[in-house]
Amino acid sequence: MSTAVDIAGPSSPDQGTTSCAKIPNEPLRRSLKRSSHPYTLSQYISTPSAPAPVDVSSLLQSSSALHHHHHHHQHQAGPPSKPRRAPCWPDMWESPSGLHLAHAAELLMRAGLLALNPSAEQAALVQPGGQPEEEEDALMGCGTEFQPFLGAWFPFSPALFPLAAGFQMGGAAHWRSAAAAVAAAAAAGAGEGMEGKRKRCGECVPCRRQRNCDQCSSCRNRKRGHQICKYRKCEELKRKPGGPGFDSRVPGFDLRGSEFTLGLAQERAHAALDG
DNA sequence: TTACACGTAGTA
DNA sequence: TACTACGTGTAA
Ligand SMILES: [Zn+2]
Ligand SMILES: [Zn+2]
Repeated sequence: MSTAVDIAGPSSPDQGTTSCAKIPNEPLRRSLKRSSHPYTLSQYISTPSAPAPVDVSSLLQSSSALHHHHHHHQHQAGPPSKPRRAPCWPDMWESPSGLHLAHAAELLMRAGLLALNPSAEQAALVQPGGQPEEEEDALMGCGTEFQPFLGAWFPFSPALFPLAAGFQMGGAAHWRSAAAAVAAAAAAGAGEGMEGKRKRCGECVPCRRQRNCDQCSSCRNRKRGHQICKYRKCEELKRKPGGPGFDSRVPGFDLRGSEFTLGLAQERAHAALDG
């Protein structure tokens, strides 16, 4: 008998889904709603999977193709501006503003593993190939980047687990990226508010993703959006300078990899040595 | 709040 | 030079 939970949420859209039982569409308790999270728990659970295997790409195609679009002019004359698209399931599994579901699950489960067996945490961090991984889009066939725990993801909702938000950050990478930006600005003789661009930390979970999901809004809109895949957007860069907690952090949980297990860190080291 | 868009810094 | 993607603005 398979005791594994069948509700397997994908860690990202590029993974297959398994089927699960439909769950009555019951509204989320108001006390749990937390701000304006657009989806109910049952939506989280029922949406990514369907009774029959569903072709994701066709699903996505139809979602944009079927909608009769009242075209809005985007202060832009010639080129056809894309009709604004309603969020679809990848967006549901990974809300850009909140703690990502898959990450939340991963972090929570790692935290559990860490408490039970510290060495398991190490194992969880090791890539199957064991390589320090090529940094940029080396299209290697590394299918799964986040291994499911006991074969299944749990549909943790950030709305239901606000505590998980405390797990996501830690460390001082933002010090580096922000400080580097300031230093660059200073070197360029810039005043306040003229900092250079920050750089991704290269250490957080999104930074360590190797491939674009090709399904999030950033991926779909890459040509004109010029944004990195949402699944790869650095956690540090998501925090705005001057935002709450930018200079502080939640102590205790630094789940990121070590400096030298990561490509960008090595790249930095080389750059530093090179001068 | 997110989706979409643009300019351009930073890099190779 | 081409390319990626940060910062920002705007619309919904
Ligand atoms: Zn993406
Ligand atoms: Zn990062």
